[in-house]
Amino acid sequence: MKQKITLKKIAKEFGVSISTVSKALKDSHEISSEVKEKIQAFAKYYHYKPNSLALNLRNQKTKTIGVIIPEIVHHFFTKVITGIEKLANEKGYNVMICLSNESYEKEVLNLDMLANGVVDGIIASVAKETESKEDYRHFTELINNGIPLVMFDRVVDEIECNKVIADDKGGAFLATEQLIKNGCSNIALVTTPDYVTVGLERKEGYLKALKEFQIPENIELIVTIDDQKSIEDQLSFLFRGNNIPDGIFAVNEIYAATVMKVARKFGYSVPEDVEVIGFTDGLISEFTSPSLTTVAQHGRSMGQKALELLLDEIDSQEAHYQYKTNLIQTDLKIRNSTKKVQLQN
Amino acid sequence: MKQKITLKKIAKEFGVSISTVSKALKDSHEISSEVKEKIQAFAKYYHYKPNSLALNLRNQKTKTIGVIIPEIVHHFFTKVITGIEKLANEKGYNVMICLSNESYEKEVLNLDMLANGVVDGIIASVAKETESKEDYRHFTELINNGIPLVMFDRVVDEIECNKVIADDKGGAFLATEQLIKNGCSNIALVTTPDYVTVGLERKEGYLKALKEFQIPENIELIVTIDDQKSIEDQLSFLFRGNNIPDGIFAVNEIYAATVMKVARKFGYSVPEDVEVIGFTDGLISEFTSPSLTTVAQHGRSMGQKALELLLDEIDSQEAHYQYKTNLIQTDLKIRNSTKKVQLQN
DNA sequence: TTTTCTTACGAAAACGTTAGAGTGAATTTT
DNA sequence: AAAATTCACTCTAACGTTTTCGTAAGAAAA
Repeated sequence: MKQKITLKKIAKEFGVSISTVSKALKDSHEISSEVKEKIQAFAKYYHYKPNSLALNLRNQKTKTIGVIIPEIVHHFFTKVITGIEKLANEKGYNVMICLSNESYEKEVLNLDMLANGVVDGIIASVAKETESKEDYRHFTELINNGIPLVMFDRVVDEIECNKVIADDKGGAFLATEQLIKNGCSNIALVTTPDYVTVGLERKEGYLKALKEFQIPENIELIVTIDDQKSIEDQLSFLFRGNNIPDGIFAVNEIYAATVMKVARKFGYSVPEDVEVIGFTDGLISEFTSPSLTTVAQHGRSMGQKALELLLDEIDSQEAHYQYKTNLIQTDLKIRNSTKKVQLQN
Repeated sequence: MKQKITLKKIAKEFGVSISTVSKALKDSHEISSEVKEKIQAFAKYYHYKPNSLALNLRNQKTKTIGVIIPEIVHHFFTKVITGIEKLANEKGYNVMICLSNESYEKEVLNLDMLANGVVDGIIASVAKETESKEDYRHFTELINNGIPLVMFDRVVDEIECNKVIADDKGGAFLATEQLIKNGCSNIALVTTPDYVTVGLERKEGYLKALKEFQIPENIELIVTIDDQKSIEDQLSFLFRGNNIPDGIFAVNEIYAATVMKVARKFGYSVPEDVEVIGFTDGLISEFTSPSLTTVAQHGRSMGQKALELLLDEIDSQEAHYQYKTNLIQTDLKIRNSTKKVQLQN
């Protein structure tokens, strides 16, 4: 194993001081060109690179940013990461990814670890468990410690920091509106428990659309999925009564894809009998049959924007930095789970 | 912004030396219990945590491992990461993820960056571009610098290091064999260019099965996909001639899902007219219709095994460490894109 | 009483780097 | 010739921690 080359070793080699070497490599005018040249040549030959750990310690920064996400096996989050990573690389930052696995405890642990000087700032989307516990002290403490934080997608109102969210309500409205304009009047919603903020937002968008088009809301058409149990079973009852929905809006891809599966099982065809719209950036939508009309979330843009805000805060010298909340537009990606109706606008 | 609390500050508070504080917090017997108690109480109250950067520098290790993957928007890789991350957390390691985006240059950059003391070891899957260039000097240099490296999935034979690979050939054999036993005799292969090692392995498994069952191989049934062009277009010709395949084995999920889409477009139904098997751990397979029979790769196990090997090497003191190559078994996950034939074994 | 041994702490080096302050010698200015 | 300036370096502190070594004071042993 080749020993790492350091300033000290180079200094010894030439019988000069460490600072001379350091300055020579920085092309300082304090050093004679003769000495500079030989030192630089030597350093180049041995691939000298300043030790990052030493620089981190000295500069009190790591040029690394931490990302905490609930799940990585999730297309939306990987899209966000792609956005973060790309910009980070351009700006010379590394990305450290931590998974909370939707667990409060692990989120706290991750935050704790990252806060300890490992990263210059953090981008996070909060775990479902944390949302249900409503305990956000770990985030507050982070901010008190002066570590820049940007929340994305699943954000919490009580925390003051930069935020990036998708226009969940708007997207849900768009989807529901589309179903209505396509002629649906008995529109079901498949959603998450209310503590999942994005689910709640999307439900509100759905309700808003119903109201605007004067369709009475019907509790029986709102299915709240418990992820612990079989999704298919929970969806079955939608197709059992004598009031089968003609349109279904699902707040994520899995729910939407599953709903189509169940509909087919009950002998209904999509989109002829039931139209379905999902909410996602996911891959599945393209490959279901029929392919799934969805509300696109633009995960990459979210990631990129989140990092922009973070770097903005990191670089900011202002005593009273003004936090921003950035809304990423969502829009409909029409595929084949909805009818191709000529809309007269 | 609350100032970070350090040993120095605690020392000042009590008018003792830094070393006393350090020792007190470590419960050293050299310090009187009286002093220890008050220092510990104080430290606890102010949430003292040793600064990671300083520890990194002093210990010459970071308790962080780097992972370089070609793509994160890819279910297989996220599974691997999940496996790595879980074990890493148990062992007190952090995970730093870098994306090469299949680019040689970015892979070199990432490696360079990680090599500089940022991580204690690296787990990598090589970029397609690197595979096609066959230039692996950046990996060699890494090893020369004494940084433990584990390659997974897309590994390179020339590099001596720990490796974890899926039994690609075996899995492909299994898939092809299944098709044959189901009665297919005109079996197509949809694969990547040969420089993608895993693609090549899978092709070999396919060929081996054909040979073993004495089915002549037919060049016309082997489609090599160029990812730059439309996948659908490249697959169309399979269904145009008068020699339509009755079985198709695709080396990944997207190809398999697309093949089904194209088959349907040409009026063939799966699995009645054509049976299809993919190779993946992906999510899509469950939601296509019919759902896709696949060769499961066990990404999580790969990730976990890769980290095990890495930690093994990191912890190893031996001058001549013996590298291992670990083969992760693959197996068939039968869904509905293949016929349910009663096999008489 | 002198020597040895504990006890309880402090000093210093080390990890690798940077940057400001210092220094002796040569050169220029007055 | 004395004073000031420039040159080309070196020294030192600092980032925060750990750990080995040193040492003063008091206790125990001789």
